Amino acid sequence: MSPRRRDTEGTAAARAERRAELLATAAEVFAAKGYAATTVRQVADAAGILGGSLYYHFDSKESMVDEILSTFLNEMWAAYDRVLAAGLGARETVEAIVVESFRSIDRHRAAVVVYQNESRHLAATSERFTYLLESHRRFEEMWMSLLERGVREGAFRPDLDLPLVYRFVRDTVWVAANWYRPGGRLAADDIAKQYLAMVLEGIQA
Amino acid sequence: MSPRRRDTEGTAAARAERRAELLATAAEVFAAKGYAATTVRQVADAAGILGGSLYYHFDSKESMVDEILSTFLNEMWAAYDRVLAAGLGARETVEAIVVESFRSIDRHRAAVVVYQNESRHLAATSERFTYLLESHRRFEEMWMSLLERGVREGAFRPDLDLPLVYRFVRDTVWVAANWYRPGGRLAADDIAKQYLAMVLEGIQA
DNA sequence: GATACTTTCTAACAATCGTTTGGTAGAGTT
DNA sequence: AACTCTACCAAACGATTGTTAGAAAGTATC
Repeated sequence: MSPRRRDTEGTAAARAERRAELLATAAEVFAAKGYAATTVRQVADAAGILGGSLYYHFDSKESMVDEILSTFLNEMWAAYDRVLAAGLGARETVEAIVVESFRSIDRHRAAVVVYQNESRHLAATSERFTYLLESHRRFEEMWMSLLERGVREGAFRPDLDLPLVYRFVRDTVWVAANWYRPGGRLAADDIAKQYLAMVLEGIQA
Repeated sequence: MSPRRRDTEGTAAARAERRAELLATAAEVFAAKGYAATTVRQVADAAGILGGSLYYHFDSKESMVDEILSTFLNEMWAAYDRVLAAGLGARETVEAIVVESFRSIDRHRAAVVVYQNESRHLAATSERFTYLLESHRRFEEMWMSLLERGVREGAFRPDLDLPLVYRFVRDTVWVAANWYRPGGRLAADDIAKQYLAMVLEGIQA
């Protein structure tokens, strides 16, 4: 590892870190005001620099959301895949997936909000966001086969409409990102526990 | 009722009808592409007229969303108030509120989507949208007292975190607007029934 | 202390936005 | 047939948008 090599690595790492910083603040602003309603000058303001300076780090406003969303989705699916590969029963898998989802919200709150609010519009306006639809498709596939397996294993009620249950579970897990604040009254794992109690056992006495 | 009077009433009614038509198409476009990302020219296109022509009917783009959202909220709260005034038990009231919510989604799908996606941003940018926060407050008040009463009456489990249950129920009812299509496989009342079965009894066998 | 490189600023750009103005086609009234 | 009113069109407006180019400040290297 030559000095020269370490230099380029050092500056490359510093540059990546700065990118991550800027993306984090961009995600916060996008989540708070909406992607389309947010100007690059507002993002730059929040980061303490001027609008044009963002273009030293990023190609465009679009590539900022792109990186925000793809980073989040990659990490989330990595966690999901670990759970799915563990070979658990359907019910245990559902529990683990829900826990991982709330941990994802805990780590990427702003990105989740942006994903929820903007992914549909983004996928409709540009080819570069088709991976959002692909992720959506994987989501449906995962949940549907999980629910079907759960019914076969006798873990879930057989009298419910599964596509409806799927949408119900999928949506309710992620909307929590809209009110969740890290460091609040309840930790992510506590919320997951309560959420699972509601979905699995219901709220009636 | 003089002829003169009937004339003005006739043209006033025709004007109101045209407004309603335009607001319906505007709501669809806002729901599909997001309010901020939608241009008034796109709304006008969908209505078959030119951008500037919208300003014969409306003061501004802002007043269009305003009218879309306030119309929806007024009708929804009227339905809610009828239920709340019926003097039912907590569980029966919850069931009736959920049914009314899905009927609201059935009638005002686009408006509900806009309300869900944009109300937070709108309330933050202009004083005229403070009624959205007020509605939000009423929502929380209604659900929390309903849930507390349900626990006292022995209808709901006492071991759950009620603020969490509130957010859970509130969100899950409305997110359905994102995928629901009138005239689809399931009618609004069927969805309400299945939804109540999930929330009250849970999905486990 | 000169040099090279990184990061930000300054200042503008073309495009697009919501909105306004003045005109016009057409239906209804007299 | 002249007039009025309604609903729209045609064309532009200033402001703001995302984006770019070149200069300048800051930092590290020798």
